[in-house]
Amino acid sequence: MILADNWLPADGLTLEPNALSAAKEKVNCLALTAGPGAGKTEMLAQRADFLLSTGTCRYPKRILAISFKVDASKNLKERIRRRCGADMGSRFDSYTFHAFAKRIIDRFRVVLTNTDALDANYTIGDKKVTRKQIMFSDLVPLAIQILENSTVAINAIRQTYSDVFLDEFQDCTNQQYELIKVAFQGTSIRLTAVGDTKQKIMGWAGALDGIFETFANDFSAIPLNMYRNFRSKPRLLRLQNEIIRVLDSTSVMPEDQIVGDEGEIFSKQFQTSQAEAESLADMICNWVELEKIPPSEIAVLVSKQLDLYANHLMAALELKNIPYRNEQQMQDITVEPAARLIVDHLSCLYGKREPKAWTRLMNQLTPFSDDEMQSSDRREFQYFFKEQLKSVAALESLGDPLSGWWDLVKSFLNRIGIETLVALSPDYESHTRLTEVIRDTKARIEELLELEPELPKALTRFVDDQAVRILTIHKSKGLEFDSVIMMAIDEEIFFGDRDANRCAFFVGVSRAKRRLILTFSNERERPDGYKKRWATRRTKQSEYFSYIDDFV
DNA sequence: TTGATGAAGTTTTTT
DNA sequence: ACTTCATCAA
Repeated sequence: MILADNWLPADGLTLEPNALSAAKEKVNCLALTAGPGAGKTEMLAQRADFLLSTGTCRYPKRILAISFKVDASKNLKERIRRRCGADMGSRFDSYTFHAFAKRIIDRFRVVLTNTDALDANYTIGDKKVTRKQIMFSDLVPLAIQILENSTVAINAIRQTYSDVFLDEFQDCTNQQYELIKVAFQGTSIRLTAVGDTKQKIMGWAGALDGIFETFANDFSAIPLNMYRNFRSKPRLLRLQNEIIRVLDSTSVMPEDQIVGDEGEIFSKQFQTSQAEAESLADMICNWVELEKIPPSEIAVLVSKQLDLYANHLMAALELKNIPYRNEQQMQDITVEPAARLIVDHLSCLYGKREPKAWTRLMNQLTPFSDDEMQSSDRREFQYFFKEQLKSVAALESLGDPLSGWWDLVKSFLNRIGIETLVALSPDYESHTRLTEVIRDTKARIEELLELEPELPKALTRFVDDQAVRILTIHKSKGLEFDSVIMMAIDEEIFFGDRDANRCAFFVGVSRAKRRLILTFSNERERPDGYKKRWATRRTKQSEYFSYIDDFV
């Protein structure tokens, strides 16, 4: 146990003054705003270390962290394990809003009565079925209802936690804030809310306006701001500062801390969207081949309707054989364990030598190889697999090696059995999810075979992360890249609320660590399949270009 | 069937 | 801003 006064940031890190005082706050709630790249996750990790190692969060009390995305929630948990160690880190719970609500529902389900009553084996789906099924949107309201009606439930929550962390708080919706208030308002539990109002781009989806001020009032929280940005090169920081001046003049970064001239910013204007696409593909090709930038460090950001705006670019990249990933249509099938299993199986069948895939496959199917039963299982599976190899060879001799690949997968899945598959992930307990993943995996491999007729190469693409990212600005939130291209910066695509759009533009700009490119085209031809197909004149978004003029 | 008119969607996460 | 879809009148 360390005395609070003697505590120093873990792993020898230094924090800026406001981050340090936030990390060491012992009594009050905190409303901590911080720009992009300020180290919000790090600050929370250090605060967790302070609370746990000084006993400010007194054993056996725990810390609860609530995020929006599963990824963010996992990252936070992982960072805290790194800073606090596995032992103290075990007193840190990290959930998404939905996961947190579902835990409350699962534990205190009996509190729900009448039309809201639920069976123990309820599911979450896309329509409400009395007692059997609820929808995602029901999770938070039902959790609120439980906490409002059951002193047992609310006391259980309040007695478990001494501290609550709220990440990306600028995106908090009415319902989510209601849950926080019902659970923690008027108690001595310390809440630490972290976020950036300049990056509030979910307003149209219900994120509350002025949530930091509301929170500061409701919870008597101390408002603090972190000013530094450790992500971007100085040139990019100065550009960000120009936009921050308009968005929120109180959180402009101190100029004297921005030293040097590193970083690269420029804009390009084109007559047609085709010319824009070809020029960008050339540029990306140079970055990858001459500058040796990893493709995954390059991102192309589009405000919205990515398939319409980036279709020429994707075709141009295709032509140059530059791997890219359209993050809009990838439902993250690549990280599904069942998909991985199928890909490993096919790699072993059709690949030349795939020792890694084989090892993964065997470990998934028979994790304990020294066990006698298991090793006989393994031999039986090897015999089965050899038979499959023979059928591949037979089809090959007929000159049609690929014809039966999905049949082989099906018989493989039947061989290993439904129980093995369900054990891969808790998601698969509902078999509908499992069949969905299997169906999507088949569809994705077929899609890749269109681009790359050789199956082993198509499979490499399936798992390959070495691809240029093409995504909407909204999807890019929280990510960072060496080089960022923001294309189609025109009035027409940034319709609607001016302030919200400026925030979106800021989010895009602040994803870049070293290099930022803006493009605009006078004409934009719509892709095939649209009824009206004449070229459309576009209007330059002059405000956004004006920010970068000084830096080109 | 065609044209006129108006509404709605576009940007998203979640077990 | 621009497209698509639904609805109604001709």
